[in-house]
Amino acid sequence: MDECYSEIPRVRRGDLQLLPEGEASALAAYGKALGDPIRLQMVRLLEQREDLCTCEFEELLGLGQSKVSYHLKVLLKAGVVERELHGTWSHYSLRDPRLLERLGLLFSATHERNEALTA
Amino acid sequence: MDECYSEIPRVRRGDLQLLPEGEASALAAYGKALGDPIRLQMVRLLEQREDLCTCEFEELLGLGQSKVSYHLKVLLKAGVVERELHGTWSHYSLRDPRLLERLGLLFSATHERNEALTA
DNA sequence: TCATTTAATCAAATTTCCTTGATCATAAAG
DNA sequence: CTTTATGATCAAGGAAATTTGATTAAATGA
Repeated sequence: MDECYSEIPRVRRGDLQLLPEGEASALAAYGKALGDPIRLQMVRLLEQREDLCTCEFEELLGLGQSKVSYHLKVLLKAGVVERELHGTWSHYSLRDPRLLERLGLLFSATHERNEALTA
Repeated sequence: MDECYSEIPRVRRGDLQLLPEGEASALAAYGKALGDPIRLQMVRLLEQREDLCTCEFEELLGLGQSKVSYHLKVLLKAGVVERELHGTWSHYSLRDPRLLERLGLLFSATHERNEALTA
């Protein structure tokens, strides 16, 4: 009495397409960089200023210098932010000023429907 | 001789807005779920079928049952997929069928510019 | 030159995530 | 009832990410 799914598995290896290996890991690296609350807050702050330096993140987030440097480096390596050096200061800015907006869309495209269902 | 940035820090704690705590961690969980190549491949596969069951992922990705279950659970908890039970089978489907498309946009909005610069 | 500021890096400790093989639970079929 | 199939969960180990405090390097200013 399995009306719909009598032929399981319905697919075999190779029947469906996969992401090219390089694309999968590049996307994953990007997702990982955005998968942390501290780094998302950094992005949120950068939305509101042209750029911010390390010590300003320390002040705004109430975090130690070493931790801030660590997370900025993660964002930098993932290509989320870029860095400009001014004397002893490092100034960070967003590569895509609309990043968080787009990420929010991604998220709510999934979760709005959810709320509609549970409401 | 610091022409532009003579007043550092230019901001104080509270001057700029942060994401609400809950929003930051929900978004982070979402990003984290997408920050893994295996899970991205699962999403890629689900783009091509209405739904897939655990053993089909095993077949299509060449992975063991326990590993597949683990990653599906991560996707489920993050709200990326939903699950329907049919007898002894679990069928998983995407909550947002355009997820990967949107994620690609997010990614390339940052990196296209990059390529343009380095080209 | 010497002291100070900014911030990157390092090493160690911790925590979180992922993998693996085994076990458990449930549903279907004989 | 017993057997088989699907798949969730558990526990242990390993790997990777994060935190913390200390050190280092470079630029500035007295």
